[in-house]
Amino acid sequence: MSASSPNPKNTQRERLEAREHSILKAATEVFTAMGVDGTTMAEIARRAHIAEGTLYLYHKTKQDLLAVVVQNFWAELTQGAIEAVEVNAPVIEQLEQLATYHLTALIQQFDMVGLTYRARLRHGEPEYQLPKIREYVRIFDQIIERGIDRKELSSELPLWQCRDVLYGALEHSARTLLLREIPFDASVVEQLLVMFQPYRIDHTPKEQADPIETSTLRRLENIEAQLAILLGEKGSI
Amino acid sequence: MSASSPNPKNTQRERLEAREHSILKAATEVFTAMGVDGTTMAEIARRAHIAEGTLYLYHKTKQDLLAVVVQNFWAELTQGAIEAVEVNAPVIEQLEQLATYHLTALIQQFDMVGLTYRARLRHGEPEYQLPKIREYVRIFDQIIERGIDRKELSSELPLWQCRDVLYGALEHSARTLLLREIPFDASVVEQLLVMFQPYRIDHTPKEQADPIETSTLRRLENIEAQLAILLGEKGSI
DNA sequence: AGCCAATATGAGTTGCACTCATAATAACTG
DNA sequence: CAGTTATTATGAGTGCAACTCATATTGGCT
Repeated sequence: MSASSPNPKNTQRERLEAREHSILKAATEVFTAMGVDGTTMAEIARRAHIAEGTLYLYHKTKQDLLAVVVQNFWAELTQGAIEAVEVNAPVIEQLEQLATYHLTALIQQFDMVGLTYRARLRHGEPEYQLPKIREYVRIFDQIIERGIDRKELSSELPLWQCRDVLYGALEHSARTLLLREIPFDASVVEQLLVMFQPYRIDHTPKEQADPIETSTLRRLENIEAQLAILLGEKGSI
Repeated sequence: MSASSPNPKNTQRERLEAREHSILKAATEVFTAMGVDGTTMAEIARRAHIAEGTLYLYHKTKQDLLAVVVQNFWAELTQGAIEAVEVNAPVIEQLEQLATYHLTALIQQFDMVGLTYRARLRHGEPEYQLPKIREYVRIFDQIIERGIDRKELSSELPLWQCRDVLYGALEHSARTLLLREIPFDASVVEQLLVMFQPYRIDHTPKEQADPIETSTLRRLENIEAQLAILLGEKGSI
């Protein structure tokens, strides 16, 4: 319990955390740059300035290390998404904000999508759900819940289907945009928001109805007025 | 050029093709059962009843063999999709048939999705497009083209965006359905078809319009007719 | 200072993709 | 059919990379 710690990395605790952090940083760099198969534990150790054996004190296997890297990515994404969404805006705008944020993040760090697929593979189970991804997806779910609470969305909205459509579509779109070297395309998000249209509940008083109907009504009113005049004349006879 | 070939596997050509086929079969089995990392070339060779070295006469690397397995899968899927789509049906129905076929196929052989992601990784390029997948996706494109030609779909339809939404959504949906052990869910396809609604061009003569507007119009026409008569009377005066 | 527990190390082990010298087989020729 | 060449098959051998472990080092405590 020595109160003196003039320089950082002094206590054991701090040193361990610094090491853990530098390992994570090194691993993230090498995995994203070289891909899973192109990455060697030796290279990660070298970049983290530790011996190869030490790496295994922090992470049992290469798979585990990859999983930590990927989970860390999604945790950071969750942070960013929380900041990107204005909880007081209309839910449709919140969805737009989330989708836009997600798409730009994927485009900027698309390597992570591939790494995520690799991290999901666990020897036994065919598909392992990463907890940090579940947390990330909860942001979407919460927006929808909020929308239903606020009566901005119908409670009929099929939650998990919309989730799959949104995230599936954005992932594929990000791949396409990268392939075509397009930095961003807002129309992708727009297109997706149409999906929620059937479940929107409109609260704004019907200012403008269908223009055809409007003109029809006007016609009707004109005629009624003329008719009233005629009838008045006629009636006076 | 000996015309006698009483039993199969007689000529060199036939023997090579049989070997190629048994390798592909063995590789597909092992890759899907054990995953890419769980698969050894030795095991594939054993199952194909050949020596390990022989395998390398047919496929340069494990990666290459994986790519062949995956491409073969998508080629078979293309065949199935062509059969599943009735080219004379309305395009919306064709889209439904294709989406349904795709979803069921993915659910039944979801391992192939993972293998496909692995097969796409080429040492240099971050994303390598598998030709057989492009061919498969062309079926979708052709349906849309047909729809535009037949004036059943608007030419405004953003082709690649709809493609990404459809395939991205179906892939994620398949994963979810498998995870929840649901064998199939038609509402997923239904939900997706809504996306095409804005681009549909309706050719059926407007049998029933909005009931309110219909009655309004009828009322209007009656009144106009009566008014014309009245005005005619008036004009005659 | 001196002891103990926690942490670090890198040479060594193991497993697997891939190679290569050699063998077997098929095809062709007279 | 024998002889010769070209094609295809083989499995022991090589190299690389994940992972282990006996030993060394360090930091905390009295």
